[in-house]
Amino acid sequence: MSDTRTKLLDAAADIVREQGAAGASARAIAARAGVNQALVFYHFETVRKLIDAACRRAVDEAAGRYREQLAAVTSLVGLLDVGRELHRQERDAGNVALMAQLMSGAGRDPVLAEAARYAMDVWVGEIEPVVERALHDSPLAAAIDTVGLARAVSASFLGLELYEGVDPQGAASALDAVQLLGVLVEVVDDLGPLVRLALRAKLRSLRSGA
Amino acid sequence: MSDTRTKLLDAAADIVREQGAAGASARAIAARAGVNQALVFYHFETVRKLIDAACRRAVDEAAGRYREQLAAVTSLVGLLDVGRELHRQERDAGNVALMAQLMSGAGRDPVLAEAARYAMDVWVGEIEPVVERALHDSPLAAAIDTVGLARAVSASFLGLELYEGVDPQGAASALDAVQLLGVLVEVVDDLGPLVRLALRAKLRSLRSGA
DNA sequence: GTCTATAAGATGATAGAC
DNA sequence: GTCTATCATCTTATAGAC
Repeated sequence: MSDTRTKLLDAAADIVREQGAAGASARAIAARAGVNQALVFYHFETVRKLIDAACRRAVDEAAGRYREQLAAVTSLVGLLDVGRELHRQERDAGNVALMAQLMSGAGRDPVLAEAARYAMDVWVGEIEPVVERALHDSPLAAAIDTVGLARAVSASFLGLELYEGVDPQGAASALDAVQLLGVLVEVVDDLGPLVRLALRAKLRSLRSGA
Repeated sequence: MSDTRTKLLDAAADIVREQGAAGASARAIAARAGVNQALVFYHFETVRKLIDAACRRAVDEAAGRYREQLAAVTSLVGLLDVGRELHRQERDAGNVALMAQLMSGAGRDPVLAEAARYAMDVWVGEIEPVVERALHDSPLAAAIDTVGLARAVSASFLGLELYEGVDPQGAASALDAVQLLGVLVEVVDDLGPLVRLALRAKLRSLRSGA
């Protein structure tokens, strides 16, 4: 692969991370890459397509970096631990911010929307098997949709990342609260059949009540 | 208050909701308001200050619309019910999208960052007393930071809103999963002292283990 | 593949007539 | 308060020399 191509891909991802998709102009990206502005269009046709390609590559790389760690996780608390480590490292790397930028830019750009959907699918695809494994012997397994939970976890981390950009201390306290909820689920797991019965009764009463 | 001023405020909020902060140019806003472009600068000095004012007003109004409903909530499941109703209505009104746009634009604009922080503080201020009330008699009350939980709930809904813009069906299944977690917390509440003991033991073992 | 030059348009913001 | 006209600057994208 051409050197200029990869320089542009790297620079595009960096600019989106730091300035958002709105700030990622052909000139800004080319300047960062140290190449001529016209090469953006020679190699990628449009700015949008460059951003799309750069973000997909960044998401693939980031997901790959955590595949091993996630493969070793067997509990929800373990998942949240990796999530917190991931959050800390990728916040510095800017990769969660990059996803948030894709999502927020999706409204006015179908190419970004496609990239955003791809990014979310990649992460949900990584996390879902972990959730499945963590809840395998749990009394919750029958009640909960693991794909839905994986999506909720991914989306929540996305929201927390956005929040962190605005109020780092607030976001830290929010992460603590989420972690405690994970512990709670494990406690419920430990209590086993007792909870299964109570949960079933609760769900039944809620459904008939609503 | 001048008619033009309010027209511009309304138009600015609408454009941010529909096109994002990046698409909210002086010309676009003025066209939507049906007034001359130069009036943006006469009334608000800069485009940024107009967007800031418009978003703060929109957040205040949206929070006010749910104050009564939130005041009647006494459980976490009830909070999530209101949250889901709020999510459904404000998604159509675009007010959660507006917040997400503020957050994602915060990186490259300190004025937006201030507005974003204000928006988050407003919603956390509304939700925190509800969480406090919902957990008042709970075995979890001693362990959990209610402000942190309120922040986590707000940030998670923000992430879910972003996700919804990209994959509506995926977001719906994520919301279902979150709702089930709320039910779980209530089940734990019903089990009372038993859980309190188990939770304490778990937290102790986690702390000594780490 | 890479460069310069340039077209064609959008942007924030201002000056000055009314 | 509101308008027109305008500046300087930014944008995407292309044509054509090398």
